[in-house]
Amino acid sequence: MSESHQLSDLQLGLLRILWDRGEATATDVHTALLEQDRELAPTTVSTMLSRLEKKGTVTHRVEGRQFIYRALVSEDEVRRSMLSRVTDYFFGGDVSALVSHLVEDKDVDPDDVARLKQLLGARSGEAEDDDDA
Amino acid sequence: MSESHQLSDLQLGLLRILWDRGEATATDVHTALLEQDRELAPTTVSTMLSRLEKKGTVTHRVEGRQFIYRALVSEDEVRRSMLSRVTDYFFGGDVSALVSHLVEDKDVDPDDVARLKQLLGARSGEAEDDDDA
DNA sequence: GCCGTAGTACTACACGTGTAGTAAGGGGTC
DNA sequence: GACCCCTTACTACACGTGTAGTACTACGGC
Repeated sequence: MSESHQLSDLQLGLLRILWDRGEATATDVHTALLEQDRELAPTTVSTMLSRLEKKGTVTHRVEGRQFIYRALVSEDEVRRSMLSRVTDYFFGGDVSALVSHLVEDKDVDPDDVARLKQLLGARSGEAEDDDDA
Repeated sequence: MSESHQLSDLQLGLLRILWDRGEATATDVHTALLEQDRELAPTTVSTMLSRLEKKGTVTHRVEGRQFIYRALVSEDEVRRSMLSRVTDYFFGGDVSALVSHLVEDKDVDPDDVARLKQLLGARSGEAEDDDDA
């Protein structure tokens, strides 16, 4: 079931909007993109949505004159698939290697480190794996 | 400097080979792909390498009859760029949110949790920012 | 010296993406 | 009732990717 969702930036942008709103008309999507400084012709947006529909990524129902679109893939699913891709390519599929990298690299400031320690505390609670060695 | 490297699976595959070997002839790359069950015609591989070169992703030098290719973007750079993409799209650019997600989600087994705690210990040591507030 | 082979260059083609114009139809305005 | 506008449908085009065939060329073998 976990197909690899190879999505472009624009496609992700469209999905983002649908995920956030649950449903949106083509016009809604167009407007939302404008607000993100993505200035596309309304017809462009419609074209992209149709294509995504053809691929089974979104669907629509009709209300009056308008098409109301809705994502068929969940954000979770796509996130998972994109993370897998990175994890597989760069960390041999080892998620904890990815996490290590992220933590070591920088990008995580001290506050976050604290938060994460707490989180890991909870996780290790699960199995009482409390190694303070 | 941090351009967004939007690379396809095959392109990443080619780069992976170049990264691992430092340099490789088109034939080497072709062979390596075969070993990964990626059965492409030699000409296909050459075409892809030329295209990557046109984009500035790889370069080559000539030795006798052969082109010896070498990546111009580092693995690090591409990894960073791909991670940013995921982080930006799904975690509002917040790396620690990504890490939290990875840790919470599953995929990280208890041993890893232990390892990571150690890692975080080191991190918080850095700035002696041991906020138990 | 000729020929095959290996390796690159050039060309081709289908498909997806990004982008948008034009056409067509239905609804509201005056 | 005529007209305009909004929204979708269809069409188009450039460019990148995946894929590979054909053409050219230089080296090595005999």
